[in-house]
Amino acid sequence: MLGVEMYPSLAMGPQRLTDCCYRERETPSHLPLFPTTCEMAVRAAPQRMLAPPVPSEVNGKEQGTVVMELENSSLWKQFSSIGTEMIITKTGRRMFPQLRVKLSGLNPSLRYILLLEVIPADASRYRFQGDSWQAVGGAEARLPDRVFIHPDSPATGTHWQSRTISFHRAKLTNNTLDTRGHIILHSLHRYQPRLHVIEARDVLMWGGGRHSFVFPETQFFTVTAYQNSKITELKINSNPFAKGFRENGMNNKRQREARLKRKISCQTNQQSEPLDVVSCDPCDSTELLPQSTTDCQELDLEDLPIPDPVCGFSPNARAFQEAPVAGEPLDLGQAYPTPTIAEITAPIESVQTTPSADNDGLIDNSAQMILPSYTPAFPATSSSPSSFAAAAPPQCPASYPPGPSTVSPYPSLSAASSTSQPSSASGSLYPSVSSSSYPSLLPSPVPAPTSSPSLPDSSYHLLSPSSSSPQPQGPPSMPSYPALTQSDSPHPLVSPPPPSTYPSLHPSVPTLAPPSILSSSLPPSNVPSAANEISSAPTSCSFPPPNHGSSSLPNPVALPSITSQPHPSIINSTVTSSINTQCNSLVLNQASPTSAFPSFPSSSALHASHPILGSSASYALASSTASFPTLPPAAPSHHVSSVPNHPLPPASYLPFASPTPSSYPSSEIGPFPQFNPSSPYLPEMVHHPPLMPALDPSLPSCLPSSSPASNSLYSSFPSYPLRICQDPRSSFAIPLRHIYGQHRHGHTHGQGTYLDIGGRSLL
DNA sequence: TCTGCTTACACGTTTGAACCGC
DNA sequence: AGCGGTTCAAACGTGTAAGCAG
Repeated sequence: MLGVEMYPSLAMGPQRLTDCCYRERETPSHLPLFPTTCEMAVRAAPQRMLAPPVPSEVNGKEQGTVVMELENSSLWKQFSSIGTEMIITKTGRRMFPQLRVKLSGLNPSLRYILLLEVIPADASRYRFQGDSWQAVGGAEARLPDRVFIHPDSPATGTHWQSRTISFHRAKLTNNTLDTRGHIILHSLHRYQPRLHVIEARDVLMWGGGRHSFVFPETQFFTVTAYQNSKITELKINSNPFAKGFRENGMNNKRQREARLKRKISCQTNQQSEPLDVVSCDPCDSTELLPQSTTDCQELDLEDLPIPDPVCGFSPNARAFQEAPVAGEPLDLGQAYPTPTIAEITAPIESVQTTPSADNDGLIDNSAQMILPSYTPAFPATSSSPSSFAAAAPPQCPASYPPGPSTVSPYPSLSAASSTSQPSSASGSLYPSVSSSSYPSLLPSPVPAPTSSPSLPDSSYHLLSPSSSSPQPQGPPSMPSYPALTQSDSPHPLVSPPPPSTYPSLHPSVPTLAPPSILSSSLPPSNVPSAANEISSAPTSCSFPPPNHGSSSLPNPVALPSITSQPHPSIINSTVTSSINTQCNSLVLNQASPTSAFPSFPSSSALHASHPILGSSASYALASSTASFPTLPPAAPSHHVSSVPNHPLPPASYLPFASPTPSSYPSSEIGPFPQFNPSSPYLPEMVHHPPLMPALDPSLPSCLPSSSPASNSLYSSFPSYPLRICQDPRSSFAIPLRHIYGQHRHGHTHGQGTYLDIGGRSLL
């Protein structure tokens, strides 16, 4: 049995408290507080509703892997290099940059539902101090999980693959009582958007294969007011809606000051100095500052397909993927000056405070955008679409280019792309990988904390539940995550590294991890009877059993537990969906530690009923474990050369089974590896620069006491299983209502590839 | 006093209705 | 009547700053 004693991380419970309470309010009174309705539904649903006929299986041939490409990844990376901040307001604020992706590898005839989920990146609360984000304490109670469903959902694979998919209409709010369906987040917390592609034969027939994608560069801090002026400038220069605040806009600082002066002068009947007024005249500023200088294209980003294309607001702008022309270097180098080792390791803070950055000619807008700190991780490769090897066996050494010659920020992927992955539009390509084909690379313990983890930023594989056999074709995916290690801690949220490992919380610390690979495991056919009993009531539905009643995936129960494995190898997530015919509400629940809730029933009860705390079998149903291949202990943190050669791990390392008891047993999205600035940067070592500051080592560890610090070389990225449930209460019906409703805001963008997302307002 | 949040504000963009001509 | 293009205004999105609360 698990308990707080065994897993201190459960102390993070407060995060779940709200969630649970919220669910409690949302669930029928007759239902036990815990597990939630969704959880129970999830457990009960699998056999009947979630039989996911894998496309590949259906077609009798290898379907290939689902690949998601973040189109505006370059823009995201720019923000990430500074420390992306997202404004959240009571009424809801859109995200900028927006999530724009392209999908490939889908079965053209199958229908899919696309979901956007925002999950906590860690269990800390942050504060912006000294030009950097510092963890100042524990995260607040977790808020109700909500997802943004793309209005086109469900749509066929052909539909999704024929256009750019934008989630720009998704709104973030800090209003915990929000009734508009916006994604509720805490201010001053760090979050990670996660996208899900779920097979759905019908709006009500969810299930089947699920693919989850995480783009580390999309991590962001939530704020109610921008903390970092660099972010403000970057947003102003990138967001069309903020044009008014640009140098040549009417709402820029000088104009505002001028207006203020005039106002004051009028109020006081005093004449303002003519020169001041004149100098503040809009015309003056506009003339002095050529329009071009205010455009992102002119701000050292001219070669980047931003801002307009990225923003997707400009009707005249080319689709992002169209922007880069073959042979035409995207020249990210401008945005990301060729980094030197020092630059890479240098804390962003220094960069930000560097006179060159602040006072140079860069200045005018664009200067702020040039952030070398991030460059290393994303070399000019952006120019060439960074394609990530499609699900491929992790054994191809070729995918792990050793030489510095590798231009792609994702070396391994580069190789992969050349071989099996057609180059796609610029952007990060994250192919999905069958979970089975993505076994843990190294059972061995994680390297010493002192060794800086080299993140193989190469290919980002998404583990697909659909395929149980290794992908025959494609570059090896394993090498791409040599240094990535998943904390064995059951609590993915926080695995504070030793101080030596995480000397600084600086955003500049290279910690960028490749998009987490998520493997979703199909619900096991043999669900524990107890679980079924518990969940039977709320999840009863009239849905016909799936074509494939049982998943092809190994039975979770039969699979060996990876609990003891310090190196989670794969992000394994199980998607379960249950449908309540009574309402169309869709609730995305995340596994929550029950022990954290003081009001919870006795721990024993929780353990008995909760998949996480309960039996491994039940856990396997709804939990997903994220894992990245761990770096061999002996291997230098920055050296991953040996990793690529790792043979496929034995089947025993398959992530599916791991009923690892944990507060966040479920899917652990790959940890964001921490980069040790002190470690030498080797050219062959491809790092994802730190998108966000590393966790504060000084903070109390949430890791289970049993977990040695050495195992948590990298701060693990919290991931939760995507649980799509239907809540009996209407208040949570927004998502499905949205689905049923039509795209009120749908429109065809000029490019034709722009998908408009209907609002989630109540219909 | 400090920090963080809310709100009003001004500006620019988006959107769709209205209008016009063919 | 139908279609396509243009115009215009309301709605919406944005960052800022003042004010408020803890």
